[in-house]
Amino acid sequence: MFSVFTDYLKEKIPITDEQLKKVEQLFRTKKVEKGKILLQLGEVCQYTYFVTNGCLRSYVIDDKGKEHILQFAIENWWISEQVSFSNHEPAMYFIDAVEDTEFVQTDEQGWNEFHKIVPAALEMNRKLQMNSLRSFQKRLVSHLSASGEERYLSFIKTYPPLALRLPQKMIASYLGVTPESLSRIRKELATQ
Amino acid sequence: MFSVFTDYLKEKIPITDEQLKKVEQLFRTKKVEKGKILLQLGEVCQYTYFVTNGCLRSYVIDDKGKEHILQFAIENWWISEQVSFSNHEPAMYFIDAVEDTEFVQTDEQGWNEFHKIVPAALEMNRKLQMNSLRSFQKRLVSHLSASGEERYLSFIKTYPPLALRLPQKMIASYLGVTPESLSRIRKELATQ
DNA sequence: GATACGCATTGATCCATGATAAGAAATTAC
DNA sequence: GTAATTTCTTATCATGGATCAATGCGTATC
Repeated sequence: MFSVFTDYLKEKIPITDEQLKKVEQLFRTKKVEKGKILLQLGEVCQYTYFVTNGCLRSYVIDDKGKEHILQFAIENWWISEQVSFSNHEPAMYFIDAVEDTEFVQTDEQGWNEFHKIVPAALEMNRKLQMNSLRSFQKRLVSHLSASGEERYLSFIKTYPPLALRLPQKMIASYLGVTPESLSRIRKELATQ
Repeated sequence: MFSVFTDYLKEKIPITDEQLKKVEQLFRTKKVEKGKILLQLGEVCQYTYFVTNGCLRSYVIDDKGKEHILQFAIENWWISEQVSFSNHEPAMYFIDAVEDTEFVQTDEQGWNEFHKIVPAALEMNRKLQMNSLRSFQKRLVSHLSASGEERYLSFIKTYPPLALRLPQKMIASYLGVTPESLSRIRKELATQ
């Protein structure tokens, strides 16, 4: 599955075979079972993950014990607790495996090496950060302005692959509605 | 009011008088009246703003014509449409003046010069970006897990200066409740 | 194949918040 | 200082979504 990663890099940044070879040294392949927790709340996040197969997610647990999902990451997506990783401070959320998952990971030193070997990676990183910021902004706005049904429609339109493979209760958690509500929303939409 | 900015810099990063003198050249002082729009939806955001007096905000207008506030910036706060600024793409939101406001601004070239003159500014920038990301994440989570009342309490606790000087309808817009609801929430809290 | 567990559905009920409208209070403009 | 706007409050009613509870369905376990 490592090729998923190298293919990704080749697509995203100009990179020579020689550079690629060096970069490969910096990333470690890992395989985890569904349910495996990669980052605990309060730990300092040491790694950035790139999923090559399967699905990871980040989530919080609120005072009332409820889970709220912040991000999903399927094949070709990055996931991390960026602020914890970058500031070396305790993580605000968990990261775990929604499915059996294969991914590559690197730590801060790896990232820095990566940037040294391929300067264009800095630019890629910048873009990834902006994407992440934008996506949180958009999600916030959707909560300020749209109903559960509208958010669901927008979700399946934006992430068809996720809509297909994720259990509904996880989609509900991501959307900020109860599983019961999502079930009703879907029923409504189906009968129209 | 320029001294507000230079004082900020001196506090945040190690900087010599000489460096400061050069950096000052890169930032332009501006003064705008309440209501003045600094960034229009769809424009590419050219500047990053640092407020020295007054208050700016960023906001979106949804399909139904309602405003939703993303950020406020009072004295010593930065504000910009970071994604538009960084990616040179059309802005997703507006920026305008909530009060008569004085600020300093710089464009991308200015930022780059700034980083060249004071390398520590890069680190400051990184931190600012992480703060911004974290704040959007926290706000999203608050919408996933908390009631209007809880969000209000958290707001006045986190930003007392904002709670004091902003019109309630703006706080309501930021919190994602109607002004009527916020009025009720406040009444409830007062009688307890 | 029987059992059990997690997930999705459905129904009944409740509640926080939205929508609307109208009046009070405060601010701004002339 | 008065009129005109804007903001805030209050009241009533409507509703989306939460909660609670029960049932069905599918799939993993032994």
